[in-house]
Amino acid sequence: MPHSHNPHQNRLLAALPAEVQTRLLPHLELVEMPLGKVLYESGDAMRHVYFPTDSIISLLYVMESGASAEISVVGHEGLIGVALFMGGESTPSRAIVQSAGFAYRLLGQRLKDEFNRHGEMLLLMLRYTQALITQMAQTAVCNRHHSVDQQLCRWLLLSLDRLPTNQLTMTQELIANMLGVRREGVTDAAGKLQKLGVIEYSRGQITVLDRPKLEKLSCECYAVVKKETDRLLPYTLTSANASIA
Amino acid sequence: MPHSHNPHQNRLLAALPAEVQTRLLPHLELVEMPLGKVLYESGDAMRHVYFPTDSIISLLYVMESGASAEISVVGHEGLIGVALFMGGESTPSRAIVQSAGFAYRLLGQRLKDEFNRHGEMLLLMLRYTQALITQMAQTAVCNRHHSVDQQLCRWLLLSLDRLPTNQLTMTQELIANMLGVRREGVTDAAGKLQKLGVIEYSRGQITVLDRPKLEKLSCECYAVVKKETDRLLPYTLTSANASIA
DNA sequence: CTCTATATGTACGATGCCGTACATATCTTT
DNA sequence: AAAGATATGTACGGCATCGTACATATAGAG
Repeated sequence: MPHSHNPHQNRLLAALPAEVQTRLLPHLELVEMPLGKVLYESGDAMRHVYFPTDSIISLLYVMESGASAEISVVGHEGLIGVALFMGGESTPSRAIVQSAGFAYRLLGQRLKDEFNRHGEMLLLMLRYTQALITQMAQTAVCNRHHSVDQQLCRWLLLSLDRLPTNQLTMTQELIANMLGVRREGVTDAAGKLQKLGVIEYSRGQITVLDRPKLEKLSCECYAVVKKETDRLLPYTLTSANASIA
Repeated sequence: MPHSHNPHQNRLLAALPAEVQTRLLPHLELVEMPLGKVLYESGDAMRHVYFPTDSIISLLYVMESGASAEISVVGHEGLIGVALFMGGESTPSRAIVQSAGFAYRLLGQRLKDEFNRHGEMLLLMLRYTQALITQMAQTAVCNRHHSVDQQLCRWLLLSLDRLPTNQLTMTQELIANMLGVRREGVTDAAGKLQKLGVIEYSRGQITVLDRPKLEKLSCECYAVVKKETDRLLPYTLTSANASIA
C-alpha cells in the first residue's frame, strides 16, 4: 500500500501552530519502524524523540526475572521519549515497536531549542505527557482488578485506535508479553472472543469484526483513557489551552 | 511533638534557587493534613498545589465497582497537583491524606506565574513529574507480577521513606484499600512480617523493627523507584540539570 | 466499668491464573 | 512434497487471592 507520508498523520505534530511546524519540518526525519525494533533500552540516554504515524510503540518494563509488562501504548496520538524533555533523559523501561509502520524522528536538541522559544510546543508536549500518565495509572488499576479477558479487550481497543484499519498483525505470544500473562491465557481469552464473533484471527492476523461488542466486554479502563486523551489533546491547539497562565 | 515547620522540609522547595524561594515564600501557606482528608476528587479542577512535609498523600483511583487502587504515594519528596501545570487541570484520581501531618500550599496561579519567568521552577517540577511517572509505571508492573506479601513490603518502605520516624499510623483496612486487596490479605501478610520480627503492630500502629530485612523481602519495585527518584531529584538543583538545553 | 465501635485473627470453598506438558495446525523452506 | 519452524489449542494439578462468615481483642465513650 503505497500511501504518502505526512507529519500531520501524527496528532501532536498536526496540532502545532503553523509557525512551529514550519520551523520543525526541515528537522523531521521519516523513519521506518519494523516490528520488534527497540528504540531505547531501560536507562539509555535518548537522542531522538519519535512521533509515530501508523506505527505503534510499547513502553515495556522488563523485570529481573525476565517477565514483562506493558506500561503504556503510544501511536499517532503521541510521542516516544518524554524523558528527554522532562529532564531525566532516560527511563527504566524499554520502547519497542509493537506494530510496524513509520514515525517522524526529531533530534532531542531540536525539540529543546523549540522549547526554549517558550512557545506552544512545550505546552502541548506536557499535555500529552499527562495523557500518558493517565494511561499508566489506568494500567496499574487494570492489572490489579480486571480479568485477562477484559484486559485483552482493552488492549485490542487501544491498539485499534492507533491503526488505520481494523486488522492487527499480532501473535498471541506478543500480546501475552504485553499484558504480562501466559500465552495460553491469551489463547483462551481470544478463543472466547472469536466464539462470540467479536474477532477473527489466524497466525498473527487479528480482525476486529464487532467493535461495539468489544467495547462492551472491555473494562472501564479503555473508556477512561480514551476520554482523557481526547480531552487533553484537541486536534488543534487553541488559544484557550495554549497558555500556561 | 511541637517541632517547627519550614518549607525546606519539602525536598522540592528546598532544591529551588534562593531567588525563587524568596519570591514564593510569602505565598506558601502551611496547612494541616488530617488523615483521610480529600485534597481533590477525580475530575476536580485544582486550585492549589501541595508540598507535603511530614504528611503522606495517596493518589488513589476508585473504580465504578467501588474497588480502589493506589497509583502513587507522595510525601516530602514531591508535590500534589501536577495536572495543574501539565495543562489538564484535573486527573481521574483522588488525592487523599494517607498519613496525617502538614504541607505547604500554593495557589496554582502563583506557580504558573513562576513558570512564566522561565526559570528553574518549571524544570524541577518536570523532573519530579518524571519521578512520579516512574512510580506509577512500577505500580503497574508490581500489580501484575508480585505477591501481596511483596507489595506490602514495598508499600511500607515507600511510606517509611516519607516519614520522620519508623512508626506508621495505618490500619490494615487502609493499607488494603491502597493495595487494592482484601483486608484479610493484609492481615495475613502483616502477620508473617510480625512473626519474622520485621514489624510490630497493634490497632493501626506499625513499627518497623528490621528495615534491611524488609527491603530483602520486598520486590525489586521499591529499589527501582527509590533509585530513580534520587537520580531525578538531587537535594540541590545545580546548573548541570537546571537548563532544559 | 461496661458497652460499643473498631481492629485484627481465622477458616473454607470458589475461582482465576500459573507452570508445564504435549497436541495440532499452518506457514516457510527446500 | 517433505521437513522444519512457528502459531495455536487443550489439559491438569498447584497456588494465590477472593468472597464470605464469624470469632476475638482492644480502645474509647458513657
